[in-house]
Amino acid sequence: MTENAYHPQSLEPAIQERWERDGYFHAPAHPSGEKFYALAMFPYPSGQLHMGHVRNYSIVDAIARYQRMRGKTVLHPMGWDAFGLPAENAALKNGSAPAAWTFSNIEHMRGQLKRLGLSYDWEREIATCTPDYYRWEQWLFLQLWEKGLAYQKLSTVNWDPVDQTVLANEQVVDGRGWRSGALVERREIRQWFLRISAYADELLAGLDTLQGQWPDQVLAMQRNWIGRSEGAEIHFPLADGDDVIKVFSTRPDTLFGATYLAVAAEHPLAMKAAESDTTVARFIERCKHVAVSEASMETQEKEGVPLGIQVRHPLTNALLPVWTANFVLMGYGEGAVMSVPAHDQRDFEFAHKYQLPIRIVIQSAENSPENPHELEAALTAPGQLIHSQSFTGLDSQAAKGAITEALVARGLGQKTVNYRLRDWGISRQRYWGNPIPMIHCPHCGVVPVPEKDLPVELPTHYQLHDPRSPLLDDPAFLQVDCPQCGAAAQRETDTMDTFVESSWYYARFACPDAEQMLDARAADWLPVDQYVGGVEHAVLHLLYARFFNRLLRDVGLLPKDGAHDEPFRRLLTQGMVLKDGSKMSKSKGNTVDPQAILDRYGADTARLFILFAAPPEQSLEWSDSAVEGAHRFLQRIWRMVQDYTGPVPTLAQPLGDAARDLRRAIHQCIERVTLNMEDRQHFNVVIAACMELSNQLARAEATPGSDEHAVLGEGLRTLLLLLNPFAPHLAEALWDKIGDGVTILTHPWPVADPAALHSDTVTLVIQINGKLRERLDFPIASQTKELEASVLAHPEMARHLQDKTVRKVIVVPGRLINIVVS
RNA sequence: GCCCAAGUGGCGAAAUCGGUAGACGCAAGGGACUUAAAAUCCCUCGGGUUUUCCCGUGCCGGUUCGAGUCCGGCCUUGGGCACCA
Repeated sequence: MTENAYHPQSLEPAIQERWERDGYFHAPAHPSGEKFYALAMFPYPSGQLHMGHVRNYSIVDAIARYQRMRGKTVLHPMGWDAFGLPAENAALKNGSAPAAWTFSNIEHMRGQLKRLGLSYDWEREIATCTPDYYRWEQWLFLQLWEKGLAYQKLSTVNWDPVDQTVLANEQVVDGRGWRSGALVERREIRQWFLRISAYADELLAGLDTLQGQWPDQVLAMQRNWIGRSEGAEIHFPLADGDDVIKVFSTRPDTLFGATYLAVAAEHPLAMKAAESDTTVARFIERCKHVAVSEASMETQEKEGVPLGIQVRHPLTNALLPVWTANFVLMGYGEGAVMSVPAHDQRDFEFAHKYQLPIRIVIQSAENSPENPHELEAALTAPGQLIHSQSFTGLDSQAAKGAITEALVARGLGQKTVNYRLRDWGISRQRYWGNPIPMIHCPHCGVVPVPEKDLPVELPTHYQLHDPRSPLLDDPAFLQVDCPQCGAAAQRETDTMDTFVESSWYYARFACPDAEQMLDARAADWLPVDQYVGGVEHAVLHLLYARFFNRLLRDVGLLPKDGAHDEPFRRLLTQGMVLKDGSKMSKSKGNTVDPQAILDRYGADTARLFILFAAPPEQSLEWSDSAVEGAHRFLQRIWRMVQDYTGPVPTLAQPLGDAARDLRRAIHQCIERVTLNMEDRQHFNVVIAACMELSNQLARAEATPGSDEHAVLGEGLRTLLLLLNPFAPHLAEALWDKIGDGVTILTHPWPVADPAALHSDTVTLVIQINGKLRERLDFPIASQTKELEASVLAHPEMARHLQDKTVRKVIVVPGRLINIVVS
């Protein structure tokens, strides 16, 4: 073993020490020149880094380091999504306090991240479970309460009757509590909600501005989740009394085909009917029961019972019966639908089952039976209206507008838009989370904690014995004087969903020490230029963060200039890390511990492999031998640079042929790498191009003093610059030897020299009828006509062309010539 | 059922606009060096033929001088949503 062999285990910590000492990764308070904010979705401090983390952070670090070399002022922070259930579970399992457990995990994982050599500005580190962070979230909650964007309503939870606690969905296993094994009950309790629905339209429209910057898949998922549908609200007056039943329909053109109404089991009219009708009461009871087991929901048969009441059709005044049915959702629209069996498949099936009338009112080209008994399925296509009074003859599109207008004229309806998106329930009946800053007073009702009393600190001294929140039993936390009347009152004990913390942390990173939620630094650094994380957050986290960014704007913390509406300009969703074809997980026992890879090969090998094995958005198959391959490549680079003797010479002009070809390869590599760093971010191709170049450099006949030796020097330096984002420790150590004395971290990214790319000749592929036959060289400046003539006259072509008639010659400049013969 | 991706060697994958299919790497086989091994270096590596062609990018058609790439129709896999009126 020679003293200058490649030893990442000692080399990497030494380089990391240098980076830390020189403070290269500290971002200034305000960016100077062009800024670039690179961010990975921050981790939950579970205790150990896994390969998914390594992949995520290697991608972002490569981008951050690349952007620094492009001369940008880079912000690249890291923090901890530190509230949440696992800390409570761990506390119950081994008696640790959630806070202590969390902070010790953070300690360990921070060490692992540092060992990976990720270029974070550690001075901006945030842990969301510290009062310095969550107090601002409480502050924002008070602003939202003022604006009516935070409110309380009844909502269903899973209740464990043995442990006397609310369970999260993932704590319910086969309908039973995960710990007690007791059958879970559903309970309605008052919970806190944020009115994200008020931003539905804006969140939907904002997606258009992200087109091309976010994966189409994520945009599509968010669009579906918001689920906007246009239609009409239609009022059906009750036959007895003054009341109306409101329904929502996307097909007001089929209004004359409505033959009955159906309301949800929880609908007030159904509840009222149940008081005097035992059949209805029993049906409602059964609906509640079935809803408990979610599996049966999917296969559930469509069922219903008549309520014994009638409504009048808003345009014909015909009497229609009202049913309650198990497929009508109380939470969507008005909890009631008009049923048009002829033109809606679900209504069709229901009408058949209960012998309800079917009226055909739309005729379409493909299918136009006039007799309802001929129908085998609902006619859902748009078409021309029939049997629809004065609207007969209109097409569906026109009829939607005309019928809606007629309803408006009678005061029995209006054009309206409905969303699938529901308001965000943020209440958690858990201990380890951010306390909701509200007080319940027996006289004043719900009263906000005064701003001066923030933060409501979460006590951290409890020893947990069962899953019940200790806040419920702690008078020191619970008892408080009402801020309004001074009477004895109680604190809210619900804490916030941890998605709330992750909805604004990216903004806090810009000003982690601000004495308000955000200060002017946030506007300077936002939006995040490149965000990277798992596709599992495609909807919830990414939608909530988009919502919160607009809330921050609307309480005046971010500019209303249009440029700060969206939090994340560009999004990359990285694929999973697989082993033996399935996701790495402890339960499957197929995990690879990043620590073991670091110990054995070092951070550069781990990072290089994980970026080389697949494009970042695709899933990645772990391969021990491919890791070896990545390590071999780094060793080869190490040796090539060590073997490069003498100072790097300057290039002689003009160069010999071999040196010129080598230099062209170097600059073609720069072009190819740069393109992939910017546009497609296919780092696997970038690394492949570097490997290709290293192979070419290794083959060079470079005796010291020759042209090629000088070009080899240029090639090796270029290679180190191109590899720096992926193997930064090795690149820096070797740069010490053959670089220019200035740190490689901020060295300008190489630019391809047009003179080096130039060639006097071009090799064209010659095809006959589209099939490859020859490769021939031609002068670079040849005109199409000249090329055509010289290829047909070329001696190599004679045997391909004999006994053939040339019909056509296609010349694609710089690429190929296709000779069409017969 | 609806929406969105993706199907290329033994394996991971390349191939900006329609223009040389399989770059780069892994595995495998052969060779050099070595007492030997490791390491390193060189050669081969889609299939069929054996000296020049034929076939080949999930399947069937189409457009084109030319299709992995575009169009139509299927099949398979993965992901999302799912009684949304």
